[in-house]
Amino acid sequence: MLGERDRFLLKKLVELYLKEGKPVGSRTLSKLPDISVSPATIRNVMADLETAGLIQSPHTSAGRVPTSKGLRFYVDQFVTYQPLSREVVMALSEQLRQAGDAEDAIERANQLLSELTNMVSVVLLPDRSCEVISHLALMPLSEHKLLLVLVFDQHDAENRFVELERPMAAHQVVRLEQLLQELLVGQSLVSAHQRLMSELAQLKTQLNDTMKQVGEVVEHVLSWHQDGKDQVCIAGKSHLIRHDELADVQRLRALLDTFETHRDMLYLLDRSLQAKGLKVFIGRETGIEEYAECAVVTHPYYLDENMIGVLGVIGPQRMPYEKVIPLVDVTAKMLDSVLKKQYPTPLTTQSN
Amino acid sequence: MLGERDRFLLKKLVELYLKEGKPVGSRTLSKLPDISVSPATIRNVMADLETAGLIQSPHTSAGRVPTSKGLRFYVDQFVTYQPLSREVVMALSEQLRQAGDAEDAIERANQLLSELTNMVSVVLLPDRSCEVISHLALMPLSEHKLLLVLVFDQHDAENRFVELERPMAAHQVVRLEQLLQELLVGQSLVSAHQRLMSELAQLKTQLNDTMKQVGEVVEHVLSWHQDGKDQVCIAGKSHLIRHDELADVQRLRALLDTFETHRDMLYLLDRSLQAKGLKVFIGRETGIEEYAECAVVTHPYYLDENMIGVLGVIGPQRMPYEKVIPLVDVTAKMLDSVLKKQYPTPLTTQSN
DNA sequence: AATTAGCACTCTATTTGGTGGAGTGCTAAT
DNA sequence: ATTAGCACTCCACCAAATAGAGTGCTAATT
Repeated sequence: MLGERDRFLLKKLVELYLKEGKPVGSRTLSKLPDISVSPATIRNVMADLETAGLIQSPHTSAGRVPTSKGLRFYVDQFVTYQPLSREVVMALSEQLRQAGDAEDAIERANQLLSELTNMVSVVLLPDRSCEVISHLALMPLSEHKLLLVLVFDQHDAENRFVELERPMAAHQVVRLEQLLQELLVGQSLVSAHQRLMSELAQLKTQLNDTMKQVGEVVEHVLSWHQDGKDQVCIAGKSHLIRHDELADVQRLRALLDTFETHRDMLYLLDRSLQAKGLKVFIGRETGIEEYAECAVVTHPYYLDENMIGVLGVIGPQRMPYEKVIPLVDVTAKMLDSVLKKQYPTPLTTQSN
Repeated sequence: MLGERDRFLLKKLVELYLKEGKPVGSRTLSKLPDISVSPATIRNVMADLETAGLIQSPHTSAGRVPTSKGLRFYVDQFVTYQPLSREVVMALSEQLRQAGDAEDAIERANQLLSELTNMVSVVLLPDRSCEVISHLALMPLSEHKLLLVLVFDQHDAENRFVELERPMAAHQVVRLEQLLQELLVGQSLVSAHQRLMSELAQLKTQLNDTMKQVGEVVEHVLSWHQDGKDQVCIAGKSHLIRHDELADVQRLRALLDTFETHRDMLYLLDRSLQAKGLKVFIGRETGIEEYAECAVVTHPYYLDENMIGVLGVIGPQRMPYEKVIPLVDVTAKMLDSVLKKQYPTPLTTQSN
């Protein structure tokens, strides 16, 4: 097992490596103010740490660099959750509070996180297709144009313009709105779509005139739903350039390409969704070959005790964990509170 | 003046340079299939082109590279607008047509342009604060929560949730909606804000009860308006990594930093707004020091004959102009047509 | 028994010097 | 006016040499 001193030296080595990005030698380490053993002793310890698989040297006469396993050890044992500076917290809170709706808040959190960490930030958006339509409105804009407003779970609203081939009178619009409200409110987007399809077939005989119009509306709602597929949102990709450890253009491209498909990212975020709190994936722990040189820090976020998504950052394995981990943690929790604060009256309260 | 042959050789030289990215020598040029003069002759011509400032050699024994001036000459005189492949046009059209509203369409165009050109794409969004509110609705979601829907010029709709401290009865909501409609419809966002402020002061005495609620609504509309500041939208930043000519990390960072502030970009896009059609800025023509190694291709876009914004791409000076120029051109024009098609009934038609 | 100084050794990063090739400008021949 | 020929320049590339950082091992020290 590792003695107290070994652990301490590992900690110092990792800290220095995270700061400087270069292999750390025994001499360099021995010169640190709070280390009072000789380089030779450190070398002995280092040899032990190396056989334990926690550090390794790139080549014979370089210093040591922590392995993924070493970083894991460091993160698990030594990272202290330093409180963030007041300014950062204030800025975060202010920015998030200005969000228009839930989705906006989540995207802002994503953007902010990427800026604060100088890394790529990513969010898994809540699955809109399962959210329930709580309100619906149909506004006539002109004779040939309507605006369909859908509100989901009272958190998010979306608009969809509806172009009409034939003009539609005001009373028809009102009737259509009522019909849609009856059919769709309380349904999820998926079931609403199905419901509308089947109902339309039945009603076909009745409303011959406006029917074609309804058909168009359906088509819009439908095509819209397909949009919702894209559940992953990535911000700050250009930050990657700044990291020297990813200087290899080949790898960098491969990394960027995985961002395009979203598949790998989804896989990873789904796994973080299992964990209840903050989670750190280092190197191959991500399970994605292209992320072998990277680390990912994630935290789920909640709405009224329901876990609805995940947010996190991805960067090089050599990232300032002491800063990133609290930032992800705080951002996720602040997002929770904003989502809750913005919508203090869930649907159930309405029936009081 | 430049003779016919000189011009032809310049054209060939630029084409080769754009393709290969390396200095072009007289021997290489002489071997091209449609060139039948000797290297020596070409050298003489090159000497002339060099004194004319159109080309230059990085050092004594390298080939020649076009200067910004040379590229300008090339773009002005030789770039032929090759029609785009049918697939590209179809893909563009389809993607744009799926847009939900005008802003969505513009952002899609931006995204598409960056993907098609493999460069950074940028749009100047229409100034929302000058657009006129054409419709307004206030939907009650629960006792404590309303949804304010604003429609601008029939092109764009935005939602804003309004939290209420005290519950509000349905009839009050209806009354408030009418009041807001009377006050705000037909106003721009800026004037609407002012109007509301002054009117509220006058009405203060009357509606004591709901007044506080109205105050909150105002606050929301106001804070929203501040959001609209961000008129520039940049896509595809990560494409920059792929260009070898911008390999210098220092410069690349400087470039990325200018994207953050938006100031320089705004200046440039404002200038393109002056020009009626497609515009190419090469190197220092941009007027921005950080863009000295870059070129920018822009085209304004229109809505019903009104120029409302600009879109364009920015990349290294050595970019495939024959592809990029048509792409920017077509994207801008297709955006025009989509914006027009989506909203075929301008406000004036309504009064018929 | 643990720690440390000393030393031979290894490997890398950097410098230096040399060589081949690509390209040029000039001059003289066509 | 064009072209062949030639001397010249400069860079890209390679090899050898060098300095330095760091190691592991052994023997001395505490």
